Amino acid sequence: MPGTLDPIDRHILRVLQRDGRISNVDLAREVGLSPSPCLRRVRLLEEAGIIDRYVAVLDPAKVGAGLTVFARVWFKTQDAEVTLRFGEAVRRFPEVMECYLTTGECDAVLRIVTTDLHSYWRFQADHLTRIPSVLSVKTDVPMETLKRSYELPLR
Amino acid sequence: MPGTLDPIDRHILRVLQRDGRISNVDLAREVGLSPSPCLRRVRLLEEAGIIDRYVAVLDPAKVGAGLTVFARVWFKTQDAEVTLRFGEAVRRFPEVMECYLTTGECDAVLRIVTTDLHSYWRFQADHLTRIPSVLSVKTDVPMETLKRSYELPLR
DNA sequence: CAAAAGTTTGGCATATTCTGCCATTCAGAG
DNA sequence: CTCTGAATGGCAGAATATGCCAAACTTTTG
Repeated sequence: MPGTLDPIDRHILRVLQRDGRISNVDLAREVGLSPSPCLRRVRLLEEAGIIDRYVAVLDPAKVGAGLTVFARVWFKTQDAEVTLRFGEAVRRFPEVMECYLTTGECDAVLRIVTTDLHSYWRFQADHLTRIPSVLSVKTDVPMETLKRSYELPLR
Repeated sequence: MPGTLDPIDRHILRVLQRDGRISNVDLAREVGLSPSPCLRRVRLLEEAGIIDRYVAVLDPAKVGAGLTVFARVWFKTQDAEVTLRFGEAVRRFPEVMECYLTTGECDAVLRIVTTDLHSYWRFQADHLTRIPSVLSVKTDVPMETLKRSYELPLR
């Protein structure tokens, strides 16, 4: 029903991806509309689920979540039962920010956030490797962040 | 300066990580304060950089960014010059959402967002592998998303 | 080409929220 | 117990959001 996004919609989305708390008045000025139709478009984008939600982005280092690591996981078996239980387990761990099942070299990729290497090691030893489905884990530890973006590219 | 976060600050951060556009009146009610001191705390958290920014989270599938892939990159050499140029290059690509230098098996890990496998393949062939520093790339393609969170764990 | 239907826009009135100020309350030190 | 500093709650004015309606625009239809 909301066929495609016109240039104004994309402009709105671009702005809101950079500043999710901009006032509707300023947003309207920025995209070249008056406040009324601008707010209406935002509401439609929300109702269509194109805008999923608004969130505050915290500085990881300042809230004790300074270390991001990527873990690649191999399962003992690949049946539905195993992956289902694995999914339930990782959803319970707040340290696991993202988790994907892959078809490549390994079975799952996780992005995990902790305070430091020691607390990551504890998480891996005490929780991650104790999930019954898990055969082994390989960890890539970033030394430096070259880029971290929250803006999806809009064609 | 802002020694530590007290329980009310953490409560505020937890709520704002779930709903970055909640009105200050509702936020105050939720954390058990009146609007005035609540707004004051939020402003202090912003000024301290603990709240970095507010963003709208879009549904990737609905804006033509439905495929997330992880790419592991090996460099030809590991000197500072090479990594610097690599960083500049990836920052220019909007498809690259995150990029970290690693000390493990590979030299860099990237999270890349595109429309579909075909457009990813084109991105890798036309852009990623053409960065002079890049020796080789291995890609893990997720089949399914088990978890995607935007809330950092707050101890 | 013209007329009609539907959609989008802009402006206005009202309700809600934000913002800054001040007196009061609370916690801790002397 | 008293003093001091910080945090809180309430209030008034300013800014913003919200809903409604007429006008302008776009698209379809005759």
